[in-house]
Amino acid sequence: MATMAEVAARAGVSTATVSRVLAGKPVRPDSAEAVRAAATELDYELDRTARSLRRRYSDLLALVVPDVENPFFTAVARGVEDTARRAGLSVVLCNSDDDPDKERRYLAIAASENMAGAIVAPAAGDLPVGGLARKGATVVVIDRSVEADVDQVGFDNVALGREATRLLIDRGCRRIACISGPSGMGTARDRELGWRAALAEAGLEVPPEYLRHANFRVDGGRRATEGLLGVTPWPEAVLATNNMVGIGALQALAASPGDEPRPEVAVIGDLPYATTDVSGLVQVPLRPRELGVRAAEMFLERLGGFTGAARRVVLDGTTTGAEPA
Amino acid sequence: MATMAEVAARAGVSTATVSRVLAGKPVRPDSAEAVRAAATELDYELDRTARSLRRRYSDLLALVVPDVENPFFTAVARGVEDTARRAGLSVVLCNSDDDPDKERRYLAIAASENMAGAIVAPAAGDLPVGGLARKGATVVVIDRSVEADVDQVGFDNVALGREATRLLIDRGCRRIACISGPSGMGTARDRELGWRAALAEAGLEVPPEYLRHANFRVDGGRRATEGLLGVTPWPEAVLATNNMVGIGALQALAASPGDEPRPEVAVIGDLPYATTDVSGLVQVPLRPRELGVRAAEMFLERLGGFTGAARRVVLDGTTTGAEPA
DNA sequence: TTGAAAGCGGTACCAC
DNA sequence: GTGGTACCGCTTTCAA
Repeated sequence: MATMAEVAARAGVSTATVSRVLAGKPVRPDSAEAVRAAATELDYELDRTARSLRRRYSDLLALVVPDVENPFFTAVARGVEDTARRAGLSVVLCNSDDDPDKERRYLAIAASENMAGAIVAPAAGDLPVGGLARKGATVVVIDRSVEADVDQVGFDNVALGREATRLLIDRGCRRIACISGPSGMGTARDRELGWRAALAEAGLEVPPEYLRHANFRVDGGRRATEGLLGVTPWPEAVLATNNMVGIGALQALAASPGDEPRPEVAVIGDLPYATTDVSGLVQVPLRPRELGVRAAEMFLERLGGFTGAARRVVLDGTTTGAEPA
Repeated sequence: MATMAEVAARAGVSTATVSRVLAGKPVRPDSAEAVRAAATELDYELDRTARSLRRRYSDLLALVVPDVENPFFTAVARGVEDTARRAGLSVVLCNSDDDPDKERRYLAIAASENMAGAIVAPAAGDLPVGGLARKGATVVVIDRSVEADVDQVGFDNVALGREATRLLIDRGCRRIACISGPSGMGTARDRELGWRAALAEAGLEVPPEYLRHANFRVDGGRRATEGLLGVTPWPEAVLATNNMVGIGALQALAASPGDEPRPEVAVIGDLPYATTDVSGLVQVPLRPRELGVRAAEMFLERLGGFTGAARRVVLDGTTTGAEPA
């Protein structure tokens, strides 16, 4: 690989000038032309490693998600990527597996690689952004919220849970079960609170066995649903508090024998890969791509110099905290 | 952030010694201890940018896939990631969107970032690995094959198409349609060839309208299936040549009105997010995770110094070319 | 075993 | 507008 010095020599200018040309800074047209020609002839390719070392940051943005296999997060990734690309940033997608250690490792790497920053859907409540913070890198938290003083974008999960439950009630369901997520996961807890609230508002009561905690994956939803089918009286409806759990619930129902009336299913989230017509389901879609876009925009604003207080954006809802400059 | 020089000063040694300690090279125990202590106290974190500049390669591996939203490729990513991590490599997941330009861009970045190399599911027939090759970086091609002289891992797509079709024939289907991929995509063409071969072997003939070309996404499969439902006589079975197309086909059938006998569906690939019981479908599973694992292993072998001829590995099948050292 | 020092390939400041 | 050059933080000879 040719180096900048070689390009400079060939073009009869200094490396400083080459650097300027590449950066689009003012340079006499003829030397700019000479540089470009030399670069082409030599097949020159800038070494980003050297650049990041000197500049103290690279054009890489780490996106850390708890599960790359969840279509929700791949859709988020699309949104982030499309937005970041326009600003010349490339996205490094990292899978934390909901494991705080892995998450910490990836964030440490992001810091160590001098990445521009990270967009993180945190695995645990506390976010180990120490390294990034020390380097002054940008951090945006998505989906789940944290205490830390950083920009955050997410949903109003209580409202989501309440809305889904209300829709079920509107359909005439009264015995409504809820499959929540792991205890300790804020989004799950909030959606569950919304469910409780909607039940309370409608004056409905349900047995405690109607609340199940599942991991937020397909198998969790399946097992929880199987469990619910064993409860007497059967629930008339099941609220799946995320997409994967919803898939599991539908699979469990599809596999369960008999012609008894089956519970209705409501899903918070989208089912892009459903193999049935899901238009009959109660669904509360989430727009994950928009989540990614919004997060990336906030990220870019920070990169562009915005220094206001940490913002909390609730998608399809209110924004609290400082507005973008 | 503390630098290595600061750690060295605090430990009363030179940066060379600090570097050695961090690399696990032989150093007197007491100075090693001093270095570790100083590093901890200062919260020292190695700067990988500087390291890669000096070493001429980083611990990053680019995985370039045509569609991150396809569960097939996220499963591949899992396999790659799990395997690479054990060797201390982090995986940068890049979405080429089946666009050769994007692909080229990502590969150029990988080269420019001095990444260890790339594992690529190529968008087009020719693979623009120029930069990586020049730098001596490792390249492994997966899923689709290319002319280039690089390690490759994939499936025997003709066999897959043939097997799926045979299974349909065994079920008594005779009029079997095929939804293939974009013309020009080798994997699609081969699976389609397998379909033809199986039909021929069984002495079956089908009208030309039974072959459809779709993009390899859900909407493509849906539209193609809708088209097939308009053909007289209706096909008794539809072979979906990839997972997304299979989902689309199932969606189209689920949405189509009427009680007419519906075509059977065979799918090459897996349907992890199906919302129905798919055990009744004809399925030819693909083990994408294994594909990723195998590719990463080959990658690591090269990194470890293996210099034999380019290998072509066919999963669940034969291996041609040199064996790993 | 260890330290001094020369880079790796850019960027950016400073003087012209 | 341009060139000289110090420097980013680490790795790796080379000598001691």
